[in-house]
Amino acid sequence: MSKSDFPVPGQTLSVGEVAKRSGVAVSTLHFYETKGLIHSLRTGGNQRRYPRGVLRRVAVIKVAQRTGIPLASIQSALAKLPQGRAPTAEDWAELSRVWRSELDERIRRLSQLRDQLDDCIGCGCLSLKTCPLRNPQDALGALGAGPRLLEPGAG
Amino acid sequence: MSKSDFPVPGQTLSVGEVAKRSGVAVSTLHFYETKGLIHSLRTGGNQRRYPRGVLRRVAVIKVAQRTGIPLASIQSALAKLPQGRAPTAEDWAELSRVWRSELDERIRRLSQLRDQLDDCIGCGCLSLKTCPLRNPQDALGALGAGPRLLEPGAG
DNA sequence: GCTTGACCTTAACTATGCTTGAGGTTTTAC
DNA sequence: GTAAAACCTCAAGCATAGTTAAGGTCAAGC
Repeated sequence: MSKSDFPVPGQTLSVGEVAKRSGVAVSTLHFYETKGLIHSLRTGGNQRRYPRGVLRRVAVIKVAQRTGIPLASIQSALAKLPQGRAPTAEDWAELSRVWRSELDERIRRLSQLRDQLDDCIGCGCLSLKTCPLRNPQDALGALGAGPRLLEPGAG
Repeated sequence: MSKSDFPVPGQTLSVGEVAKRSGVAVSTLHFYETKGLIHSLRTGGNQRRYPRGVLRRVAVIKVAQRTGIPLASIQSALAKLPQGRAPTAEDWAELSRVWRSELDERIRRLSQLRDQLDDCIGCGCLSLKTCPLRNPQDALGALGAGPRLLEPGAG
């Protein structure tokens, strides 16, 4: 018995194979693993072997990222998938529904910002006290682009 | 003549005053200055004094940031404002127009992503080769959220 | 049986957008 | 005229999302 056939070869993927098929770099897969986004088995020689399901998982991660969701949130969402069995189409659809509504919210806020920017183009009022863009408290809130974009209580 | 009245007091603002009025931290103003987003005069004692226009400038920076534009881009946009005179309302409106169209583009891409996510909710197909979300080459492109979200030529 | 390519780990580096701390100076207020 | 508040610079630190490099091991082809 060779050392390496513990995680059944042919049914599992090496990190290089996953990288090629999923389009993400090997280093990224390592990184995702340290963040708990994906998991692997190891061969006797300590090499990673992934179940095929990892491809869908990586695909889902990339889609979620494109919607603007940070990796940490993606991780906790994925952690809520049923343990012990491979996720079903409905499991993924459920996740998609949650993310879809977050995406909706992002789009809503950006559209609001756009409309107000429209109003301001005419008047150049960008720094006047009355300009809605200057007073983001009303309905806009932070857009989550970075650590604390705007002071909550800056009077 | 005291050392400090070189940049006319009452007509200029200290960094603390700008912080209070604009709602951004003093450290942030320092940071913006190192990045060339704002500029200051110095008193004889080496303290910053800002022309009042800095308030509008900071306001504009914050608005631009909320639309998702990185500071470096904001800097180069601001650098194109006419030198030698204070920017007019039309100058700011011109900037707003440019940013408005970038914001438009962002919204367009996110909406497209949302629609496709809708399609996928029904089928749970997120990792199938035929799923549009898996093949972002078509019309979606990178969303600029981070360094290289997707491999351009990953076959 | 040995060379080469793929893999391993750990640490450090990139970029963005700031904040925090240390150690020292200036201004302001009394 | 002195104490406190505000300011200064420079360096390091934090968070996010990775990449790159160094130094070594594993596996596969010939």
